[in-house]
Amino acid sequence: MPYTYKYPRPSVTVDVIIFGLKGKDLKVLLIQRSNDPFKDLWALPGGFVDPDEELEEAAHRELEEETGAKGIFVEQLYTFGKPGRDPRGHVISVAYFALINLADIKIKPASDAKDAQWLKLTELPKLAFDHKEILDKAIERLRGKVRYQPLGFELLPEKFAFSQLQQLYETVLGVEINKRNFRTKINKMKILKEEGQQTEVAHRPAVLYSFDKDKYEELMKSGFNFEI
Amino acid sequence: MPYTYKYPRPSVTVDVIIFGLKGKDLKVLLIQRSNDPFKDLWALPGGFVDPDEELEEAAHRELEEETGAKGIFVEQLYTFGKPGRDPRGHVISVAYFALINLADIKIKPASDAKDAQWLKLTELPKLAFDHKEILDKAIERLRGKVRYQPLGFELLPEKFAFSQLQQLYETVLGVEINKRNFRTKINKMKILKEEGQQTEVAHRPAVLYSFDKDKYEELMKSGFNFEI
DNA sequence: ACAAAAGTGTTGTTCCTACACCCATGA
DNA sequence: TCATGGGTGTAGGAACAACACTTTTGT
Repeated sequence: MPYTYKYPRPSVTVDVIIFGLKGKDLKVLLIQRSNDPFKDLWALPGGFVDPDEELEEAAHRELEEETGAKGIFVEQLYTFGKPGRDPRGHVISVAYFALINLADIKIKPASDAKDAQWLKLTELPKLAFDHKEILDKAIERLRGKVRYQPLGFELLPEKFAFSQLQQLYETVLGVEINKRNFRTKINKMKILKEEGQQTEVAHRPAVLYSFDKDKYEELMKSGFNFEI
Repeated sequence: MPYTYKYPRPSVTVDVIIFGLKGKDLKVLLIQRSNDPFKDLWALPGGFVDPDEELEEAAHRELEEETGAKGIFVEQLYTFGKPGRDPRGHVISVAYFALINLADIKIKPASDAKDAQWLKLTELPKLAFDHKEILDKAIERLRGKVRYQPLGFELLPEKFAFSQLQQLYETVLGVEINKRNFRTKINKMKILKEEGQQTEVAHRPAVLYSFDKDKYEELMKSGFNFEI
């Protein structure tokens, strides 16, 4: 059943950059293509936008297909539409990036993807289409935003130690941070809730914290500025 | 001559939010619609993306149609695709925002627009479609970015006085800024070139400056951070 | 001389940075 | 008691904020 229009239309797809933190490594979920074009190369999860589907909904749909996870943080990244970016025709792709907590959530292997894997950002293979460019933009956006908005907590488990939070920023920003000054800065913001202590560790147990979203939003109303 | 596809496709349009600074007022270029839907309401300039046209190129095309100006700063803002945002069907709009210098450039009245006008952001009429939402997002982006990237200069004439620069930030951010501290901060960045003086003003003539883009890019390479 | 806007000196406070040190736990 | 990572004290300097003051022009 064909669809006919008076003027030509491009196809519209959604691609999702899914970031996860594993120890000291930032990883991204990629899928090895089983068909041409770009057969065997790695690509971002994505697909066509359904008729009358919201774009963000499409992003959530792709995310859930690949990871089984719901309620994940996603944010629109950028829309790519350069002619020739897809050899099959004029394809416009709205890219979203997602931040997922690999510790708490079980990632199911996707049903329809032959080979989906978490790959380190520092050890990336060749990517299909313009997906390298898209991924680079996502990394740039993550680096830029993580300092001014409390995005980082999305990558951490519900309860985390100060050192984990610091490690996260060091990984994402690619810099070393002074422990003392980092704690002082975060503490002054008063956006963390104490959540008990670590147990069974071979050193002084760390106090665990969670991000206090209500308090953060309260502070935002009165001109507070998150900044690392 | 109809175009036929195997699966349904949304239409893709580009809308442009064109900001200009006039004295102490931030203005936006809007067009009064002459046809349904939303006849007589004001709307952002925009139109369909041509086959195999780059998105940013489409934005520049719309911008030039309405203002006659070339080489203007544009940046992709966000892509809007909520079902129902256009009563005529599934229309996905990629929004761009542009910053234009109203002092230097002659804005020609658009040929195809019945009524294009620069309207103050503080005195906006009802807008067509979801254009209010799009405009709000553009303002938010402008406010957020102007502090961390040297966007503001795009709104000023080539040569400007310190007080104009300060006025710009006061207008965009909606705050008062201390003259002394503002000067000190900007001067420390060393990103301005002296360009002579005002003449024929009934007070001490201000030194004129231009934004030194080369120097700025030089500084950026060595970890410099623009911040107001 | 006066109005008007340009431009400067200075001071108290807050924040940033760097470095050294102490603490609690399991092995 | 030792290794390991958690957590704190503090001091010097840079950046911020506030306010009063001087300078240069046209009328």
